[in-house]
Amino acid sequence: MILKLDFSSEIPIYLQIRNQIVMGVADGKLKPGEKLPTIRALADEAGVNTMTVNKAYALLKQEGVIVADRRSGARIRQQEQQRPESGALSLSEKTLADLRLIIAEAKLAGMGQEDFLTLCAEEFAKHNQNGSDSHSEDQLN
Amino acid sequence: MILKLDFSSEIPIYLQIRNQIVMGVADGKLKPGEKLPTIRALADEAGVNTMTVNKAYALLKQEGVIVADRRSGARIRQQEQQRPESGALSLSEKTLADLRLIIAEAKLAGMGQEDFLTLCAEEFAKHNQNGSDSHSEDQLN
Amino acid sequence: MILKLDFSSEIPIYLQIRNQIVMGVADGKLKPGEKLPTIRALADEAGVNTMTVNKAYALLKQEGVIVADRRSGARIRQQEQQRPESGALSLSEKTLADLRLIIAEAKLAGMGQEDFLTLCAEEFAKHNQNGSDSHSEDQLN
Amino acid sequence: MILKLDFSSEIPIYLQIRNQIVMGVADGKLKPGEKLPTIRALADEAGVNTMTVNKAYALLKQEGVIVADRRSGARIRQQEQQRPESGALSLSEKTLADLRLIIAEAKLAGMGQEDFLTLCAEEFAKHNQNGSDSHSEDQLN
DNA sequence: GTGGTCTAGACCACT
DNA sequence: GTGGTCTAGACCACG
Repeated sequence: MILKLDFSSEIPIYLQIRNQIVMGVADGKLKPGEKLPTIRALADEAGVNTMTVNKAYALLKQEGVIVADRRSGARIRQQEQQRPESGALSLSEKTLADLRLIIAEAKLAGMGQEDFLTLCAEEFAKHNQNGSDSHSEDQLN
Repeated sequence: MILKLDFSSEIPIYLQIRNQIVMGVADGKLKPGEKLPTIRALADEAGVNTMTVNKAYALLKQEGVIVADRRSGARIRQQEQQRPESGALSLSEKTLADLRLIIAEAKLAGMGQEDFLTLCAEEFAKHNQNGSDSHSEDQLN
Repeated sequence: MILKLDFSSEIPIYLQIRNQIVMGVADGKLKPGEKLPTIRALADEAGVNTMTVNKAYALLKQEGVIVADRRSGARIRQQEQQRPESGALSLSEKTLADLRLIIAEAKLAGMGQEDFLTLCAEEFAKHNQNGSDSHSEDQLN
Repeated sequence: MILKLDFSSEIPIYLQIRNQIVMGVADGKLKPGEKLPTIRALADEAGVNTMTVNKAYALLKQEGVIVADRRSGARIRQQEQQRPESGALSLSEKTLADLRLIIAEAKLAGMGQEDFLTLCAEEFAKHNQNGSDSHSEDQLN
């Protein structure tokens, strides 16, 4: 789990941490049940305050992405116990609003629907294969 | 030009204004060359301070979405004088990062690539027809 | 005398007019004694208010670039009756400050002294020859 | 960081602040990575409102001259992360236009190309030495 | 009347 | 304590 933080970004650090963990899970770099570093370890490694990491973990817990394991820090939530609020295959209202804004920006940049869908397909597929590291045939397991 | 502002949102008001104008242009509700309300008028209508609208307009101007006509108020930029920084058919690095995050959220919500592309296509097409004139195609339904 | 005005520029229109006349004189496109269009004619041609052109002419008069000819509108000042305030070969304090700022910008852009002087020489020489239109040998007259 | 502001100048205060910081960086008085005073501190010291300093800092940030470190205050940008928009060794279109106007003014003031280049060289070199350390070469005179 | 600028004071999220 | 945001007033240059 290597975090790349931009301290001059407009995005709060705790959100950057949260976002990168979310993307790590989506890309398969972080697998269900996998143990996350402790708050202090991650804070030290990233050079930020423990409060900041704490905030990111709390947010992820509230969103149902991770679970606090009591004995051994936090873990990525197992698939079966999916996120509670997501009834079935839909994005949150906020995420949908974000998507609409991105589509608007794409239109202003001169992109047509074809262009945009191609871009989305590329980005969606980009990190689908690399679940582990060296041997990328996990989908056969 | 009717703005819907959420004063309790985490998104700054000036950004909400900016976003809605961007989406208005993308949807064709605001046409190139069309005159925007004056800062004061919009501020009054929306119940916010002129400085807030001022900031939104300044941002849009900097992004090349609108131009300040100096003699009258602000206008939507004509397409011939396109946005300077956007070379051609690509999203800004920030927008692309936002898109990647949304894709990650979609994956966590259990959406597959098909689901996501369908959603994107729907949203992209949603406001494509209206904007050509005052009487849209909806009345045919 | 064809003016190119940018109504969305941050520079006031009257200043744009003044600047272009100054550059016209410096480039030799406007010669000493040459008659300038009337305020109304220039205003009509440029599509601006007569007040605006009036302001530009007043500024140029005050700076000693043009003289009001009483009978026939304004004319470019003759060389012998040079600008009063410029004692000898120096820029105004304001212009010097502008130059210093430009030099600072050039340094930030990574230019060295050689680069900058080369650029200045190019720009200085650029419009030196074309005093009239077709026959560029005027310096022999 | 001592600012000299002219409150009766036509140049907005926030621009005066921005310009002096740009010139400070160019002259080496402000070094890459150096911490700038906080918005409040600078506002107090200069006797202006925090919003005014805020605007200057926002402009400098947008131009890539400084970065907001999020944890501490603002810092002069390191050279490795150079200004994004400036490809290499060229001035912005606006700065170039300013330079052309200055050259025109110089010609009207009776300066030849030699005179002007000499002046530019002097101004360019003026602050080149100091900035390497606290004790400059002047003490050798 | 327009946008641009500024002030004095305030609140909030982030660290 | 930091920057970011917002308000309610105000003045000014410009056209």
